[in-house]
Amino acid sequence: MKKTILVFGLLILAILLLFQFSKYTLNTGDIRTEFVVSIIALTFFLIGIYINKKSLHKKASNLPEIDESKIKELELTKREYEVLQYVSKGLSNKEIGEKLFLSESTIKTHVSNLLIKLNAKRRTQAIQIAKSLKII
Amino acid sequence: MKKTILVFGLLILAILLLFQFSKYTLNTGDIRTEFVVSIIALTFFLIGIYINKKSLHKKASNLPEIDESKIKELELTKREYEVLQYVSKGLSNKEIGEKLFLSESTIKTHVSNLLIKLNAKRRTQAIQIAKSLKII
DNA sequence: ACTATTTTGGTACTTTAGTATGAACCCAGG
DNA sequence: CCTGGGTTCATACTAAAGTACCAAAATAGT
Repeated sequence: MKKTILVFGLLILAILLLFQFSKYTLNTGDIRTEFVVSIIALTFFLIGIYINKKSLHKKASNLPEIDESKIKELELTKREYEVLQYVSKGLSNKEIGEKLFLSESTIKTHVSNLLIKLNAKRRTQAIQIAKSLKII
Repeated sequence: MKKTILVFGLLILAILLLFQFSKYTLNTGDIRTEFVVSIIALTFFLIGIYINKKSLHKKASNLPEIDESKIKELELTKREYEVLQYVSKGLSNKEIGEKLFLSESTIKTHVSNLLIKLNAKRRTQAIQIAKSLKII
């Protein structure tokens, strides 16, 4: 936010200076018209590229975003979602249990509930569904 | 390719016309300097945005691209890669067999070889690895 | 404090996944 | 022609995943 204001402030300042510069040089006539026009053109060309790059950069990073609302919609609990994340990383029930300091039985319970809520038959299908719902 | 040439051709033409326009109006003095400078600035500003959008659009669509070279590098055969794709969609060995009109045994063989080549212990891990390698 | 949900974990069972091994077939390249 | 890689399939086995059912803690909401 602060950065944006600073950038635009400098931009406006640059534009005003350019106006004055063009006015002065064109009136005195000591520099060729083409040269002045070229500088103006180049400056705004670069400004256009810069502005556009900033705005598109945000869109690009927005693409792999998780949809929190869908998680609540599916009524996934914290633990279930946590387990889902490990499942999607390719861990076995045993390995997940070790990571979370839980027994394999507990993980099985969570995965089972997970599959029902995601309407999946297998954990691989759960991964696919979760990804299409943008919750992982 | 043809489009690019056309666009740049028109661009150069526009620039030349603008040069002539600015020269003429500034010399005759019937239009104010600020106005001419503004038109030039705006034009190149828009050109900058346009060029940038085109080039960034390609990059954005390039992101979800499959890396054919990695598939050969891993020495995955056609069938194995085909099976891998179905695995990543969440199908069971039986279901994949039905899709490809093969027995479950055959799919098991392919999956086993797949896991070795991808250095994975489970099919879920294979999915994760394949995605990180951008081959699915 | 009481209740509903979550979290945890167990047993017993079925199903699916994965390994090991062997074998037959096809097909392109030397 | 024959050899190697790819494909297909089978059997027999082990391991992992998943289901069903139950039950005791822990936690959070009213």
